[in-house]
This record gives sequence, C-alpha cells and structure tokens, in this order.
Amino acid sequence: MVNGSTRIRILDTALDLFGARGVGTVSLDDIADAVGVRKQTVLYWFKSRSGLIDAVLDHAADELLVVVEAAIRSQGDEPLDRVDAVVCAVFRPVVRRPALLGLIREVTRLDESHINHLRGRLSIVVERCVSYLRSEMEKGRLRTCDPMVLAGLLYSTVSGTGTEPIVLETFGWEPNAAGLRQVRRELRGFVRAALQPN
Amino acid sequence: MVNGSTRIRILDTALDLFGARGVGTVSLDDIADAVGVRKQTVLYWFKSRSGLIDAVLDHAADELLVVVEAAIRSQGDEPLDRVDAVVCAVFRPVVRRPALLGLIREVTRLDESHINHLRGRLSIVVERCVSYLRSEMEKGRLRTCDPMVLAGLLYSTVSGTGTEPIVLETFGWEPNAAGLRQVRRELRGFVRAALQPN
DNA sequence: TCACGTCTCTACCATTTGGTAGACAAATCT
DNA sequence: AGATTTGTCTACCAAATGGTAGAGACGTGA
Repeated sequence: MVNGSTRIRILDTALDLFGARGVGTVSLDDIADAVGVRKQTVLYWFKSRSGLIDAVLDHAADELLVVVEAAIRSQGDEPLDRVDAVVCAVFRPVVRRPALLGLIREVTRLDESHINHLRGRLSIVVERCVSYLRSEMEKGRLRTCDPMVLAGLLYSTVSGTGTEPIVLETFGWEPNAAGLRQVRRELRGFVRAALQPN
Repeated sequence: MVNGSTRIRILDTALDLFGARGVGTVSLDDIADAVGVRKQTVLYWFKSRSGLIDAVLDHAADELLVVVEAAIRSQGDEPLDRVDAVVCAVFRPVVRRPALLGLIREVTRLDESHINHLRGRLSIVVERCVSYLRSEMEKGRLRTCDPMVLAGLLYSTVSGTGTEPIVLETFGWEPNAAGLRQVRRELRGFVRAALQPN
C-alpha cells in the first residue's frame, strides 16, 4: 500500500455512512459513490465487506480513544471535574462527527466477530475508567455504587443524547448550536448530580 | 380482514426482528420465514415493506404506551417515587421484550415519514412527562433544570441501558437475571440521585 | 349449487447486492 | 528501455430483494 489516501477516504466515508444510517443498510456501492470511485476500488482496499467493517470500527475506536485518553489525563484532582471533562470529550464528537457514536452504538447489531473486535479495542480505556471511579468511591468522593454499571450508565446517557437527536426533538429540543449547548449543559448537570457523594 | 391472527403474528415477529437486528437488515423473507409463511402472505397483509414498518411502529408504540401510562397514573405523591415507577416500567420491556426499545431507538435510522409517524404516537405521553417534571420542579421537589432536556436524558439513560447489553458487557456486566436486577438497582439509584432537589 | 370474499400459495420479474476476473494506465525498479 | 508493481477501472455473475399476477383452497350467504 503506497497511496493510502483513497483508503482513508473510504474509511472516513464509510464511518459516516455506517454511523448515520446503520451498518446493515449501507452497501459498498453507496460508499463507493460517496467517495467518487467504483465499488471494485473499495474491494481492492478491503478484501470484503466484513473486512471493511472491522477496519471502520478500528478507525472509530482510534478517533474516540484519542479524545477520551486526553480527557482522562486532564489536570484537576476533583473527580467530578474529571468525569465532567470525559463527558465533554465524548460529547464533542456529537457535534463534530455525529456518526462516530452512532457507529459505536451499532455494535449491538453486528455479529460476534465484529463485536469482539471492537470490544478488544475499547476494553483498556473502559477498565481504566471503571477503576478510577471505584477508587474515588472508596475515598468517598463519589456517590458509592457499582462502578462498572455506573460507567455503563454514564456511557448510555452521553451516547443516547448524542445519537438520538430525533428522540430529543420529540422531547421538544431544537437542533441548532444553542440547543446543543443547552443539552450539554443539562447533561453535565445531570451527571454531576448523579455522582455527588452522599 | 376476518382472520387477523396471521397479521398479528407477522407484526409480533417483525417487531422482534426489527428491534433486534435493525429495520434495514431484515428482509420480508426473513420475517416470513420466522412466521412460517411465504413472503407474499406478508405482502397480502401489508401492502408494502414501508407499510409494514409503520404498522410495526404503531404496534410498538401501543405496547410501550400502555406500560408507561399505567406507571404515570401510579399512586404516590412523591415525584421521585413516581419517576422511579416510570423508569421501572420502561425497564420492564428490557427484560420481557428486549426488541421493543431497540425498535424505538431505530427511529434515528428511518426516513422522515416513519419518524413523524412514530413521533405522533409518542408525543402525547412525552408532553405529559415533561409538564409533570416541570410542575414538580416549580414546587421545588425536583432538581431544577430544563424539563424537556431532562426527560430526554432520562429516556436516553434507560433506553441505552436496555438496548446496549453488549456495551454493558464491555463494562464488565454479566447478562443474567442477577445482573439485570443489579443494573436496574443502579439505574434507579442513578436517576434518583440525578433528580434530587438541591 | 353457485357466486363471492378471504387467505395463502406458486411463478415470475427487475433491481440491487457482495464478489471474481481481468484489462489498462501510471509509476517504480533494474 | 523493459519488467513489475500499484491502483482503478469495465465486464460479469449468482444470490437476494421488494413487488406483481394470478391460481387454488376454503368457507359463507343466496
């Protein structure tokens, strides 16, 4: 592979399409059209549809991990601030790249092999989050509960907020910049309140 | 239509398949096979794939609305208890009928006409929830914030928890009865803490 | 008995799908 | 220059898709 630019354009485009419309409803032709290339070029860079899916999941994990890792390492000792930073970090793609969380969410629809592929990529950072939450709970600086489930709940809340704008619209939300800031503010307040030590 | 039993079996099966695997990845043949009938029988009862989707969304909305309405009318004046009842009500299908929330979540992937169809069905109960939250906030019995966004956050949290068991597993959760009870307990604690008046 | 409505079926059809085979041009190496 | 590698393409293909047309089985009312 010398000229990787086509490959990356395919990955990016596929990520957007998969995330926005769901993996199962996007054909290789759809992706090729969006890139401006023929389907066979896609199959040149990725040996099969399934291979492309794995590569796109990797691509998404890369993008998400960079953002989250940076937030985790963010300065500040107060755990509520730290969690807040991670929430903001995960929320950022919601604005900049809506398809990213949408794709991660799609994992439920995929078959075992793809699931394990993505799980392998995310497990390190997930474990890090969970053990951090646990240690802060032990110090009494977060509301005490099961840190694993809590981490899952936090993820669900942030991801759901980001990936279901249509549901939020049903709840009366307006999809513009001001609305997004509003949602993020409420989301942060919600999470802070949910984590406050008792 | 005299014999509606085939129709209902198709609806039920389609709901399960759509919810579990995503609307776009389930063909009429898949549904027909699962029901034990030919595709043309499906097309007899529903004039097109799109018509079937709308009917299934109606079917899902019916099922969800019954559960939620009952919980909203549940006795008890304390708002935290009342919200708790609704959370439990929405969580119940997670166990009994995992595909139900999965289907509602799929709405993001559908086109405008189906979205509006479902929105129309859900908007009444959504508005009811929002205005209830608002009035309790005004009485100072819930943490004050934007009630619309809060309702959306609550929905996201519950729905995400229910529809992403695979993500929860990545967080170390074990998918059995005890694990489910555990998740529900944490979920209720999480929501209670997030709503506590300040 | 006979006509009619109900319900499921077989037989097709055009289109789309993931994928293979291989032609062709441009760049790179020897 | 000649050979080879790299990247994109055209030409296909078998299978699956949503959908149409209409046959046939079944019961019901006149």
